[in-house]
Amino acid sequence: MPATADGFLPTSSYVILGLLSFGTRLTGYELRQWAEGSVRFFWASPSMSQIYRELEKLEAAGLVDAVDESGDAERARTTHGITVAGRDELRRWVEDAPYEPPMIRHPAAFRLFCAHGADPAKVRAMLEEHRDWAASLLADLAEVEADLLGDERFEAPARVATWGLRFFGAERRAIGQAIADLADPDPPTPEV
Amino acid sequence: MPATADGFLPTSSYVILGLLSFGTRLTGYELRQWAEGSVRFFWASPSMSQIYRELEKLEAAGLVDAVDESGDAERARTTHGITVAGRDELRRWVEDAPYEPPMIRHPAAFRLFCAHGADPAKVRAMLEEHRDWAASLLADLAEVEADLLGDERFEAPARVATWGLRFFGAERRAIGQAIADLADPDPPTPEV
DNA sequence: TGTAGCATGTAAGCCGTTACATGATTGA
DNA sequence: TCAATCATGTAACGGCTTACATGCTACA
Repeated sequence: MPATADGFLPTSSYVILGLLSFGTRLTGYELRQWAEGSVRFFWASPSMSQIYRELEKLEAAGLVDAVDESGDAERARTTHGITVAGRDELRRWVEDAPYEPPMIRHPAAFRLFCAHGADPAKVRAMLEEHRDWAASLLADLAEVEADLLGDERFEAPARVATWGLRFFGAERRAIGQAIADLADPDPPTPEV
Repeated sequence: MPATADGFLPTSSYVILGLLSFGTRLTGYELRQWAEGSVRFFWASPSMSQIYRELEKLEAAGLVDAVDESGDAERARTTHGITVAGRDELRRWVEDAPYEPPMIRHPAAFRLFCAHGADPAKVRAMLEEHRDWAASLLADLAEVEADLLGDERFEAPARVATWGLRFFGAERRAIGQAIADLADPDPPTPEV
């Protein structure tokens, strides 16, 4: 059953299990939406086709169950829930998986890294676009946090949202400073 | 030549071109080391085999050249440099590539997200391991920044290092607060 | 003498994406 | 009636990793 060498499933599997662990039965489509509204802030939310394949695999392993809820309607609708074995596997991962550092792919930072010789105006525009992205993400995340706070069921996700707000808040501030530093000639602002 | 739909190469190609753009001729092995010492802070530094395949591809496209510097020695040694076409392609990417947001894979945050029902002591230990990782990364990055500052050739990378120090500094602080919040019962600290 | 580092590759395979394909339902 | 959304998949492919394989060189 375990796919990877360390005896745990690929993390994408735990993304599905994690979302289902809050108790609501979900279709593949809904899983995608839930992922977009939460997981995407600290994990790439998987594509639809990825989700369906993951669900099949997890069901075959007995970690997830599937129920056809199409009813009379023509429209197909299969909801998925987490099984006891699924909960056990998720908890095992949360508690005992070997630590893995975050992996960041930051095109904007890397483009700045290569910016010598490039048109400063274009570099600046790129950074501004990134700052806007960060601002919009922060707004989304603040909304998510507001929804989570207060509901005891969502205590853990709320902690992550709070963490994310600090994290991305710092990113927005840092990128603002980087843009300012670009404008001023030499002196990179001190204060770390 | 362009591999992806938007007319640009995959970002890994620009990682190689970016490192070579500072002017030093490098072997595949050395490219790996340079990547570990700089790019890895904001991009997954590619594996050796990836680097060699990338170099082959870039050479075939005329963006990189290769010179056998084995000399008399038995030991194979091929250095690579960036061509004029390579510089043009890199600058084109820095200036005109469509904006892409950062992609973060943050296992620690995601495990906290799923932490309801898990042993709090184990969750805490996991977060502490993450905090230590962040601290050690910060130390490495501070060293890198110190090396870069002062050399005009490395102005752009120095800006990124400064940015990274702010960014990861915030991460370390945020994780410290998350750990503290776990200890205190309910009240998630305010101040965003 | 032997271990760590230098140096280069091949093969297999997973993970995940995009593109393609299909059709029902809801609301403007 | 038309578009957006709901809902589910298949096929092909690209990118990147791990594991495997090889051998030299410097140093302790």
